Order: sequence, then C-alpha cells, then structure tokens
Amino acid sequence: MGGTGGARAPRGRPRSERARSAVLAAAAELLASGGARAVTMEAIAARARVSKSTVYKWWPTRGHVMLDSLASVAGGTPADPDGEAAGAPLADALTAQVGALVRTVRDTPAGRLVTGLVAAAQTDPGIRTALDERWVRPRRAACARLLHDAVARGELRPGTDVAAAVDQLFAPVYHRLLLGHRPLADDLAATLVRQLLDGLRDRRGRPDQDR
Amino acid sequence: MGGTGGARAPRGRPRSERARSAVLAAAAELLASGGARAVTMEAIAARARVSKSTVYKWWPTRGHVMLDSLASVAGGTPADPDGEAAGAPLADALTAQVGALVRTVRDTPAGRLVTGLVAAAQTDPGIRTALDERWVRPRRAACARLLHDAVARGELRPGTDVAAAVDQLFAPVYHRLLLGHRPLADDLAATLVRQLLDGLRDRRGRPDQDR
Amino acid sequence: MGGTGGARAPRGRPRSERARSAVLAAAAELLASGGARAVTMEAIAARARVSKSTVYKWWPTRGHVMLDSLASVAGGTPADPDGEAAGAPLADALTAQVGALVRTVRDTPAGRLVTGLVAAAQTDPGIRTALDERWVRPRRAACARLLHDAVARGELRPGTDVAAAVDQLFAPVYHRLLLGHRPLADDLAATLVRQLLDGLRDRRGRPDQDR
Amino acid sequence: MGGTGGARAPRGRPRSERARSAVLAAAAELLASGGARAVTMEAIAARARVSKSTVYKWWPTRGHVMLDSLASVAGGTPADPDGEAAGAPLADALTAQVGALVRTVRDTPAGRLVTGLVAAAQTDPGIRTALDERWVRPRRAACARLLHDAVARGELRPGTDVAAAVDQLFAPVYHRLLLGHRPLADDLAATLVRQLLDGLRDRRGRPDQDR
DNA sequence: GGTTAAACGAGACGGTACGTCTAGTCTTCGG
DNA sequence: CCGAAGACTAGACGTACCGTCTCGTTTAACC
Repeated sequence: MGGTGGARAPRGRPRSERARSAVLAAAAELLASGGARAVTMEAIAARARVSKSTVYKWWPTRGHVMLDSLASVAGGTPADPDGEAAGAPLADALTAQVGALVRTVRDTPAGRLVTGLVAAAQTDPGIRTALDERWVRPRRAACARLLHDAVARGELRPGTDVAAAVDQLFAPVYHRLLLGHRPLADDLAATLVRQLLDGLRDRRGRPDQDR
Repeated sequence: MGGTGGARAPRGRPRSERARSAVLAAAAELLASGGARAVTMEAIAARARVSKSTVYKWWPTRGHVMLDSLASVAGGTPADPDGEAAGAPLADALTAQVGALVRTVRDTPAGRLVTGLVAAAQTDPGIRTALDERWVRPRRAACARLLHDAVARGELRPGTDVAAAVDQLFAPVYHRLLLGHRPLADDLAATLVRQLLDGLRDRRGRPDQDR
Repeated sequence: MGGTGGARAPRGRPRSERARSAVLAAAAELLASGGARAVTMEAIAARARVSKSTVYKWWPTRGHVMLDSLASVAGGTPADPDGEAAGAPLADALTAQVGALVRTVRDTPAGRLVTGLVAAAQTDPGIRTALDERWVRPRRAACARLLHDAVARGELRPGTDVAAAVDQLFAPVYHRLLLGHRPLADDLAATLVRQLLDGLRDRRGRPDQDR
Repeated sequence: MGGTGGARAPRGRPRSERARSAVLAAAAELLASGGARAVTMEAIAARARVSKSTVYKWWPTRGHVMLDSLASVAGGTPADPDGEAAGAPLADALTAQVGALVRTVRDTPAGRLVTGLVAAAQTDPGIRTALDERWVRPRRAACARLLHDAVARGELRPGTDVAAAVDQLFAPVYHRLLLGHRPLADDLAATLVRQLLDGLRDRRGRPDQDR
C-alpha cells in the first residue's frame, strides 16, 4: 500500500523542465514576432536552444506545441463564476464570461495562438479535438451551466437550445478574431448578451406575443 | 463611350480558358480527396495538366486559387431575397439566408474550401480581406439589410447593433464548421433566428420590462 | 543518317554546368581537407553553393558524387600504352601501367577518392559495380591485354591465369593504399613486375624445372 | 601495503561477461542479416539487450566492436604452420596459408566483418592500425617468415622483397573480397603461389636469364 | 506572310522545413 | 563501481514544396 510510493521514481534521466518551458515560450514568442508562419519546429528548437529531436519527442506537431503553449499562457480553466457572481444577475454573469474571452484573445498572446490553432485544426483532426476539449469546451461549459440553471428556475424559456445560445455568445468573438471584419470592441460582450437575452424585437407598448 | 470596341483585342496569345477552369477544378478535387494539406501549387498544376508557371502567373498563392475555386463552385452572391421573400415575415427571410449558408457549407465542396481559406487567412492578410470581401461580406450584407429595414420600420429595437446581430446569426455556423463541436443540424438556422429575435427570457405573464 | 538532327533540343531550362562542376570540385576539396567523413551531401551542397535538391537530383548518393569527381579529377581511361610503348619490353610496359596507378593514388586527390569509394562500395552495391567498371576495370584492361598478347606470342607460359596475374600487380597497390601498412614506394611497381614475371625462385645454376 | 598484491579485487560490480559476448554476437548477426549499414551502435545495443552506455563504455566506435567481434569469430592468430607443415614444400605451405584466408573470408562471417572494417578504417585511423595489427599483420607474419627462411636457405632469390611478395599473395584476396570483380575461387591460392614462385615467363628450352 | 507579343509547357534551380535517424553524452536509479 | 534506462545535443539524412528562372513552343492580332 502506497505511502508516497504511489509513483515510483522513474528509471532513466528525468525529463528536463527547462527544455519544456523553453519550447513553449519559444513558440509563443515566435508567434508574436513573426506570425503563424514563423512557428516552425525548426525555429522553435533553435530559439529554445533545444534539439529538434527533443521537440519531436514530446510534441508530434507544431499544433501540439501551440496547444501546450496556449495552456501555459492562458492558465487552465477560467475562474468559476460561482464564487463572486453567485446571485448576480444572469446578464452580468454572462457578460463577465464573454468579456473575459474577448480580453484574453485581444490583449494576450493567446489570441494568435488560438487563430494558429484553428488553422492547424483544419488540417489535423487531433488538433481539432484537443483545441475543443482543452480550450473551447471549458469556456463554453461555465456559460452553459449559467444558462441551464436559468432555464431550470424559469428565468429563461423552457425550449431554449442552450448549445446554440452559447454559440450565439461566443462564436461572434472567434469569428471576428479569425476574420477581422469587425473589431473586438470593449462593449461587444455586453451587446451580445443583451441582444440574445432580450431579443431584437421591439415590444414597446404591445403585449408579449411569443409563440 | 463603350460599344464593344472599348477593349481592343489584346496583343499576344489569349489566356487559356481551359487552363483556368482546370486549375480551379483541380483545387476543389484535391481538397475533396486529400484535405487542405493536399492542395499544393505543385499538385494543382500536375492535376490540371498545366505548368506551374501558368498557375503562378494568375494566382499568387494557393489561397487565391481556392478563393476563385470557391467562387466558381458556389456561384457569386446568393440570390437576393427581395424578389420572392419581399413581404414575407422577417424571421422567415432570415432563416432562409442562414439556412442557405448552412446547407452550402455542409453539403457542397464550398465547406472545405471555406475552412481551408480561413486557415490560410491566418497566415496571409490578403486572403483574409479577400475572403471577407468576396464570401463573407456579400452574405452578411443581405442579412444586414433585412435587419436594418426592420429597425427602420419599428419592428426591431432602435438601439440594435446590426453587425453584432448578424454575427449572432452567422458566426455559429462558421464556428461549428471550423471546430466541429456540434453538428450543423437542419433546424439550426431556425433556432438561431428565433432565439435572437425573441430573446431567451421567459416573459410569460409579465409585462415587457426591457431597458 | 543522323547528322545533327539526332538530339532534339531539350525542353525546359538547361542544366547548369556551373552547378555540376562546382559539386564535383566541392566533393574533392572536402575529401582533401576533412577526410571521407567530411564528404556529406549537406556539406557538398553548401560548399558548392548549390541547393541540396540539385545535388540529389543528379547524384543519388555521396558515392556517386565521388565517382564523378574521381572521373573529372583523374580523367577518363589512362593513356593507351600502344602508342609509345609498342615494342618496348613487356616488363617496362607493365611497370609503366602499375607505376601510373601508384603515382595517381599517392600524389593526387584521386587516392582519397578511391579509398572513400571502396568504403562506400562495401555498403552500396551500385557503387561497387560502378567503381569497378569506371575505375578499376579500364586500368586492368590495358594490363590484361599486354599479358594476353605476351602469352599468345609465347613470351609467357600458356597456362597463365591473366586475371590473377593482374591482381598480383594491382592489388598490392590498393592494399597499401587502404591499409597503409607499407608505403607506396617509387620502386614498388618495378618490384611487383619483376617478381611476378621472373618468379621468386632462385634458379642460378640449375635448369628450369617448372611444373 | 600490498595485501595480496598483484591484482586487487576490483571495487564495485564486476563487468558483465554476458553483456560483452551479447554485444559481439549482436554485431556479427546484424552484419550477416543487414549488411554493414545495419551495424549501428543503436542496433547493437538494442539487439544485445544492453544499454547504449554500456556499449560505449567498452568500445569507442562501431569499428572496435567489429574488431572484437572478428577476433571472437575467427579465433586469434591462425595455426602456426611449423607444426604440421615443417619440411613440407614451400609452395604447399604458402598455399595453405593463403587458402585458409580465402576460405575464412569467403565462407564465414569474418568476410563481411573484414570489409566493414576496411571501410571503417578509411574514416578512423584507430581502426586502421588496429585492423592491421590484429588481423592483417599476424596472417602476413607467418607467410613472411616462410619466405624469409626460404631466402636464407637459398631457395628464393637473395634480392626478394618479402613484403611485396606477401602482398602479391594476400592482396589479391582482399581485392576480390572488396571489389567483387572476380570470384574467390577454390584454386585461387594455388594459382597465386605458383605464378609468384615460378614467374610468368615461359622458359621452356632456354636458359634462365634473370637480371 | 512575316513580325510581334503574350501565354504556355517543361523543367532546372536556390531555398526552407519537414520528420527520421544515428552518434555520442549526461543524469538518474538500482544492484 | 557497474549496468540499465532513457533524456539530451548535434547534425546528416532524403523528401516535398516553395517561388523563381530560363528556355523553346504556341497562338493569336497586327502590319
């Protein structure tokens, strides 16, 4: 039975933490300085002062390096809203979630990492699922829970398609990040939340006539 | 002005239509068979039985080939809704627009072309703007006009952010296309339109309290 | 009959003579300066200011580069002895042949090229046969003819194994070149010829008792 | 001090005989199955179920492994001829020596080991000298002694260059082994000895006219 | 009918990065 | 101290595309 003995000391030379973090940093720096095109395995290895074989040993493709780099840059799952925002109005809680995403992809290296990863995901299905599971899904989950609870307590309509609703809050952020057709403005999060919760229809002076 | 005489016949050998269409077809076929990774200038030229120089002469990058290929596959701007749908309820008109996009990217080669182009756009700003101008913007425009008119005639709230609203209808489609976290279901368009127009809030039995 | 019409004008960009000779020169220089170990495809390309693809396009392995380099360094087949040496005593003609080989492999870059090629031949059968056909065999041939003619005119014994005899003249040169156990002395050729033609046995004062 | 003097009992774990022989066997097997190219330190270690560090600890290069492998395969110095063949005719003694070499390199793994070692010797001077001292020289020595004694007792000419003569007997064997231009026939040894001892000249019916 | 001009086909070229391989070295644990 | 395990640096391997180039060969419109 255990003790600390659970994980025996591994046999050979231990993995170099220095190499690991240098690679992730190098990837982020290259992305920042030269764009996605500059992030090659060769350049990563050179910049991190690490041999190419070491990079390939731990990350099969550049996409996987970027995935880990993204994780190390933007931390793990974002703070759970329950602590502070419990009891706060739904709109505020949602706005906080979406706003956090907007600021992260707009103001930190995470933004270019995400665009690079979406690009890589179009070629590599492994990247696609990993990006979904490790980045997109955790952020959607908190939001989806808020919506689900609101439906349960009758604040939102019973027939609400929560997944679609989450997309209507998050997807515009990614869309603008990827296409650049509109800026990622500060009030974007609030606007998206307001329009989705209250709807676009003008109901002044008339009864609610839904469905 | 004009007449047919305006443009004199150009001097040298005329551009080969055969080469042009063969290249665009080759790009689409390669994309369909081997994924974005298979669409290389070399492969396009080989498959189209055209020399590499000819390809480079008319299209600077593989992204530009895919752009033209997309145009030739999915036609130009989608049918303007004014003809048939004038007077139709707003919701139906919007659903038609979004639904057309869903079916196009899900059921035709245009889908993979778009994902490949979004990926290329992350590297090449020229692709990014061209993709926006030639594919995304025309589709957004029809939808934006519908919303704008509805605001003007008082059907939608005065303060509506039309650009954000359009994103809330279209972005989820691209998001699912790129990430694949949810299927592009048949009723997606209707759901998106309904939730956005009517809002998520349950207003049964209470007065409209917006703003 | 043929005329100039035989070789059609080649299509496409013509092969660069500059690249060809630069590669062969680079291989010889590298061999001279750094030994066989230094002759890598990468180094050849770098030194010749030629792209690696170009080297690989024309020479499949480093061995083939060395083969051509050897040919360009040491010319084609050595001068045929018939001109000057016709009528000269057999021993002198043979000594000239063997002596030429000794001087070539000892005093010119051809020596290291040959050792490198013999090494490569142990791994690559293609090199083995090419080295035999393009370097060893032509040199053996002249010598073999001399011996064969001498047998025909009765100067040498009827049962002579010419191939073995040629080996007894040339192989010691290669052996010393490869192993270095003995120097390639100036009089080596003469010694080899004398000992083989006259035999080692001391016959002073006794009749020939062969066989 | 001293104690038992001589060889102190070595500290620590003694060297593993199992590792030593497994490495030598692995080298020979790899050579037999995949040719010289297959004999890499990596493959040797893997096949011998021994860690790479252990191999490097005892043998600095693959050449040295092959050297020891050769020694273990082909035994040490060949049987000294004095025992059985003392008094036998010179030609028979020489033929026995050369014939033994022919059979060894043709019919046992030693052949490929020797070719591999000659190749390695072109790159590594250490291999070159070791190969000479441990393989070539011992075999030459016995032969050289036979010739030297024969000169001393007047059977061979006084001016005989013994080193060159030995080369004229052995070098053809190595030459054919390395180049493969002629087979290593069963009667090769006898032919080489006969032609060298008796000379190629046809002396029937005329006096010896040497020198 | 000859000239001119541009597109086209073929393919060699200098590059860059790929992903794999081998050589050696180094670092830890266990016998 | 030896051996096992295995991570590490270094660098060549052979391949694939890139985008450019240099030719010779059409295919027209023009004079």
